[in-house]
Amino acid sequence: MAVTLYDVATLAGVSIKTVSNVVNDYAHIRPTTRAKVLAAIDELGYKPNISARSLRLGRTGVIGLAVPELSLSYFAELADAVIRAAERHNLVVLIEQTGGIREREIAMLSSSRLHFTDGLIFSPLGMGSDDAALLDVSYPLVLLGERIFGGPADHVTMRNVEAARAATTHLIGLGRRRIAAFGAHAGEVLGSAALRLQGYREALDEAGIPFDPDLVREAGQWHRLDGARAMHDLLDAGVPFDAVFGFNDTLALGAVRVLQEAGRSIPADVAVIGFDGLDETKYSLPTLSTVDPGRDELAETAVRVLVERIAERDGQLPPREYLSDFTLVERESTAL
Amino acid sequence: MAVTLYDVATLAGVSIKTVSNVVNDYAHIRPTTRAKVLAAIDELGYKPNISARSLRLGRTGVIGLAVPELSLSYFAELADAVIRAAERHNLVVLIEQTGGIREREIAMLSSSRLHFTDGLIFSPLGMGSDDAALLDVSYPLVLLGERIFGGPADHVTMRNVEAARAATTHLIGLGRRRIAAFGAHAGEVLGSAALRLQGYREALDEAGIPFDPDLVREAGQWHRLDGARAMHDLLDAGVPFDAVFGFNDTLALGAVRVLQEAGRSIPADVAVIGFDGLDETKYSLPTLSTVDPGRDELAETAVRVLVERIAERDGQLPPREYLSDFTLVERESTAL
DNA sequence: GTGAAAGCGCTAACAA
DNA sequence: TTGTTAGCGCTTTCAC
Repeated sequence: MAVTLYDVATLAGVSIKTVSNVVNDYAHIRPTTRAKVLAAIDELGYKPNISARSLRLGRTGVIGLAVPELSLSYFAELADAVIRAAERHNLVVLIEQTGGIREREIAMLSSSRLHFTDGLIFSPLGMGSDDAALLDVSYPLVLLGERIFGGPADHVTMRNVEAARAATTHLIGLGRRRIAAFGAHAGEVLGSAALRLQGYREALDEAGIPFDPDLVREAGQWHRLDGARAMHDLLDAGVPFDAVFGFNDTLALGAVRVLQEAGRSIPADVAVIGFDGLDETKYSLPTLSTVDPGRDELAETAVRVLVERIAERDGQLPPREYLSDFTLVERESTAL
Repeated sequence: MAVTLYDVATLAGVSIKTVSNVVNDYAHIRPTTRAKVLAAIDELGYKPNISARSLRLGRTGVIGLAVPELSLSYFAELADAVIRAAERHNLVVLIEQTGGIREREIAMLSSSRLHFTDGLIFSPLGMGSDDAALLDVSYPLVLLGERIFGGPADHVTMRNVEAARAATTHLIGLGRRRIAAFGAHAGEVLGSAALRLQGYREALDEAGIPFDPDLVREAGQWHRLDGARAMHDLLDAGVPFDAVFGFNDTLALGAVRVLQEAGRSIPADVAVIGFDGLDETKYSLPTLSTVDPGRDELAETAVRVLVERIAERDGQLPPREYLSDFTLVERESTAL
């Protein structure tokens, strides 16, 4: 099965070095030689053995991507974007799922399953700031989407606070004053939930609207079911409200479903906005306003930063943080 | 950076063969020797170099998965299932996206990007029966989800015809007689669209309901937008109908949205059923009845078959076909 | 039960 | 411009 450089070299009547040069587009080769070699490659159906090349080069051209679950739309769309970005850099992507479970995330960081990738893009969910030390790994690592301050790795993340403030301000601009926030995590300080909550509060403060803790609903998982549950709780509690800010789109869509069942009209009775810019928000009924965190830019930046880290020979540049721009997308769920 | 077998061997005072034996769980090693070696491995933080091992073994422990797009929920959930199944076999998964575009699919089959995977699980969309010859590749290949008869590769697919028949029969059981079918592909003979249409017709025949071509609507892409568009067309055409069978869930959900906008009640006026068993169907309003094609079983089978093909040394077993079982999931959209 | 040594296919000094 | 050759780190016969 194995057609090697030697076979090609023999057939073409040159040395393996020459074949290698042709394969790797080395500059100084006589056109006739190149043609001969290419013909031989074609005839034999030669394909370079990547393992051998990797062994020699110390690089594989494969990067890892670790996300909680591909069946969550956000991460599926993120993976999509990362794969496209990697393609532009001639890299392929190996995907691992952590389930968002802290223990699995930690295990993955030192697992040998990813050990032959050149680097890792990691979207942690279960790990917290206390685990920052565990991110000090010996291979290139870029954190995506979460912000663990003081960690030893590069971060590529979004303007959570500003974007959440913009979303809330948008609702306030509609004349809403009783804005519920779905998806808070009690006690969290630095995760997306905390940052989005902070943005929400800043917007309220700015508008001089008092903060009402009854309007803030926790949701550990940010799945659709959690949004539905939070809305049930809110309705049951009898807390008056005229708008909902879901800390992600899925929560918001879960809330929308329950609102509709309860006979509340969207946006007339309750305006709803989500966060993430999921494709699905374009097609829901009503279409869902959301904050698009610039997923493609995020992915492209993550890959680029990782490539830089891979290229840099153990140069200990301090970890950097990158922020992508966001866009407020206004749709039916917040139409005037 | 590189801690090698030699380093470990030196520290442990043994030969590299012994270290290799320990790493690979070779049977006959004196416990004291093993302990010494393990201690050395631990102290040095030794990790086997996968490239070297692959070069030696001719296998990498990586399989490829090629799907149209991860941002389509069906393929995201499929990828999820494949990754889990691969994990059980100690394999990691490298994912490529083809966009469902025939040319890209064909290019991928001979691309060197996947050339260091041990095998490929391929979910084609753009390629047709005419391209079957192109599937005769020199590496282990398993086709997933599409059925290209007479092709030279193993297939793992679902009972499209039977499942579509069951879905349609379910609607008929509700007393519906004017059942629209969404997602047909004109001229197709062997793809999912053709098979599901066949199941639909068989169910009608069985029930003695005449087939009305006006009720069959084409949709090239099976996205939500296509389902919405098909429903708009159907309504505009003024064709009476009391049920819809979407050839996938996304089409059905797109149709649901338009029906709701048009003020038709589901399921009272129009019963709707989809196909794929997407997670999302549990949370839509109304929840969507669907056919669950046994995704986990499909994925597990695909990985198992691929593993068998990889293990088999160029033994030319004839290509086989595997079918997974399906389940009819009854939800609000077809409740009596 | 353990060691010595060959070689998997490739790239890159170094030579010519 | 092209050829020779030494490894990259590992597994695996074959001795001992």
